Amino acid sequence: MSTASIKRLPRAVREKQMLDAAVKIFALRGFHAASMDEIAEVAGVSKPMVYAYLGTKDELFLACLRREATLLLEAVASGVEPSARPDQQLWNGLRAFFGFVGGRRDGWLVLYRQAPQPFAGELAGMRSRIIEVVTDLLEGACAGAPVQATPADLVPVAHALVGAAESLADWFVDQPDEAPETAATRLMNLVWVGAGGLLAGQTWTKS
Amino acid sequence: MSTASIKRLPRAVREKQMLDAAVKIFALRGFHAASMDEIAEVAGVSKPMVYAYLGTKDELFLACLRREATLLLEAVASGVEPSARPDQQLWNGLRAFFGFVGGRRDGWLVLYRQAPQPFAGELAGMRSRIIEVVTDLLEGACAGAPVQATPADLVPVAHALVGAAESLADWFVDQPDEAPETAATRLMNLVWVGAGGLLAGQTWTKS
Amino acid sequence: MSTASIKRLPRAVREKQMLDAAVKIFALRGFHAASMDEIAEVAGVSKPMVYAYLGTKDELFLACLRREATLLLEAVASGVEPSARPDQQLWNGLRAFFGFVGGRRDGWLVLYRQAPQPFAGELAGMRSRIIEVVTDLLEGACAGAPVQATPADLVPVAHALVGAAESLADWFVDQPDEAPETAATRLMNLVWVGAGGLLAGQTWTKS
Amino acid sequence: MSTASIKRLPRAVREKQMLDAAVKIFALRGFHAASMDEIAEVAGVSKPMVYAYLGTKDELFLACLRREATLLLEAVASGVEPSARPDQQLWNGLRAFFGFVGGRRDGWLVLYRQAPQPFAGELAGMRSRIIEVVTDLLEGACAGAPVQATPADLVPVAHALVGAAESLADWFVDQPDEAPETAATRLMNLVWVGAGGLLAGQTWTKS
DNA sequence: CATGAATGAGAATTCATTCAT
DNA sequence: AATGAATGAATTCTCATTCAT
Repeated sequence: MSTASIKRLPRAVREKQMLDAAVKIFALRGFHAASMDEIAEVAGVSKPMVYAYLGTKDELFLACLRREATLLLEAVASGVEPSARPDQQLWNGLRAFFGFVGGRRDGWLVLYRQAPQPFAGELAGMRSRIIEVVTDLLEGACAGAPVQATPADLVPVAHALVGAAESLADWFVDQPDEAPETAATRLMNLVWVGAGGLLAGQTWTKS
Repeated sequence: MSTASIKRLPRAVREKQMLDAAVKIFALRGFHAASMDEIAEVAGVSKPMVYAYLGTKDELFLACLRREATLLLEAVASGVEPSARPDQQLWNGLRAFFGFVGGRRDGWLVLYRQAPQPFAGELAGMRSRIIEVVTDLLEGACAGAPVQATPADLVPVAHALVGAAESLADWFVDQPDEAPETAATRLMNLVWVGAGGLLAGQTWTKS
Repeated sequence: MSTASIKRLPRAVREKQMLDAAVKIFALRGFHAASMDEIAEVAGVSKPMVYAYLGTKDELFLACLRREATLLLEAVASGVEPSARPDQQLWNGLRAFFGFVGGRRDGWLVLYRQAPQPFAGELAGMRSRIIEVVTDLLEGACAGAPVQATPADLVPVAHALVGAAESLADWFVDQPDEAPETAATRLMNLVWVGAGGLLAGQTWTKS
Repeated sequence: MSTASIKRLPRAVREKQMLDAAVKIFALRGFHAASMDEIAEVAGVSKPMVYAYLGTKDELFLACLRREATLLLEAVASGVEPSARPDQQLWNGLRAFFGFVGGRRDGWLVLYRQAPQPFAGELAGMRSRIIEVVTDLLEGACAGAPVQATPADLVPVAHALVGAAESLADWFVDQPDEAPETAATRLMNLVWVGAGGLLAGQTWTKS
């Protein structure tokens, strides 16, 4: 009777339980297939509580999206120490990124796989915040290099980079034995040794 | 009465109309939000016809997935001429890929954005066929190089590469003045100049 | 088996069945307490048919409102023969009105008692069409009279008159033995002769 | 701490706050659309207080109904001075009635527009108390008159009269420049002199 | 006295899917 | 071959009502 089924918890605690349950179920089933009934059940509450505390299904999903996106962004941004070498910073960011994906699998799935169309706008905004961080980082890297790159040229590079990371994360998520550091290093081998060549002034041309 | 409203078409034609309509609507709305009613309406047939010809909603979606995946695979594979240099082949493949994404937007969306969880297995299979093509290509490139890369190490590279291409495709889709060739070249600059360095035996290490 | 439970009826027939059932249930329970389930059941159809044919609960209620209001207006308007004496015309209208209330009890209840706030606007519009008819009639009556009445003064009179009729109808609806003609005559005695005249011994008679 | 947020008020005060809030919300939204939550909020108390003091939603609505009906009845009854002429008494009652409708709009709406079916019985009782007052008045008026009217015949007259007043009140409520006295006089002209008399040039005046 | 926390029960609405013609 | 008619089964969302503190 002591802790079996605790009742009358303060609001903040219950809200966290619900968000956790929602992220779990949304990750497992996808937005549409997830039912508010199941989320409530997993959270250990009745449905009306979910509605009372977190609003409609859409609002609940948005809340999940925002919580996970914020955590991801913070993780990645924490890797950026302006004093470090650009490649170091990028590697730090990637390590943090793969760390998040590995340690918070459900959150990553909700962000990357389960959001249906109507949330595309919201997601695009979050994605563009990350792309900005990467673009800034690239710009910084160009500062002391012999290459002439305008931001307009760096944006697609950042897009490709982020996409490569996301896709590798998608693979990574199913590799139980791969460490975040290893995944980060794999990606650095692809994109930085390449980038290093670019910084030295090389380019590839068709013929 | 002759051409007013066309009826009694041969089966193959009707099926194509339905698949086209389905791809369009699935791309527009996503799997769940797409309704069989709307698909039938856009196809210009009654709902029972859709069921008679292509089965349930799931089967219909699978049929869309398969048709588009086949077309994409054929496009990409057509770029692979064993006689050409590896980088040439990759560029060819990328060009074909961006060409597909630009010219067959709906198919691309159905393949990469709209499939819900239950189709993950099927999609993974299709994706892995593309990854295989790319892995083979990379393997060929390693053949005469001083680097020791096992297929197990190339698979994640292929993942990253495809992801980078997808993400760049997302950006590309909103750039009216960008040619597929230019996009392909951008990506080559990122991944090949890097890859070239790898083939020369360089690696990036943390410190 | 011949007519027990007929199925696959043409749309028009089913729509009428549904409207009839809806009017009956709305009259019996009021808008909110009426459930789409019960309406469908009474109509002998499944709920989705009701939605397919007549839309949401609001739209269904509006459809009821409009059908009954149109019937009522037609009934009342049919009593107005411009060639008759004004009091005769008024009596005709009242007789038709009480006839409708008595013969179509449910329709009257839906119009007069069961519409909740959100339909107030619609109802006010219908009511004002009747008030217009009455105002016109009064205006016609003033034509050859020694009285100077502006339309602005007739409108409140029409309001009062219609209210009196509605209220008497409310009483009438529960009097099984009262004929529409008698009710119409009662009201004529009040509004045409006036309480003062009645007390002085006057009465109004049909011819 | 002294006056910041008032708490622990005596029961009578709290009950009045709640009834006031309830009348306001019921008038604004109608019985069903009104929520106990909103009523409690407007009353400045928590929901359990409402339940503790005034019972369920139905009981609360009944309490509103009774309070407002009593006030209305008192207002109307105050106009009846047995010593005055019948028409004077009627005019007094009408003036009081229009005064109530104008000055206590919410109470009027709750009584006459927002009660759903289940309260019909209760309302009929209240209405019949007013009808009784009017019937008595009419009966008194018949006393010294040459007319033979049984109460059974006066009841429908009273119904019609009250309905006319209600309907005129509906119109009156939207006429900012109309005084209760004027509205009462308008109605007297219709019901005391009668349309026939009016057309013949007669009018009713206060004394 | 007073309330934040919690829920049972029910209502509207939507679809994929299938007959009967 | 083709379709209008019809429905079973879910799912989201709301509210009056009551404990436990």
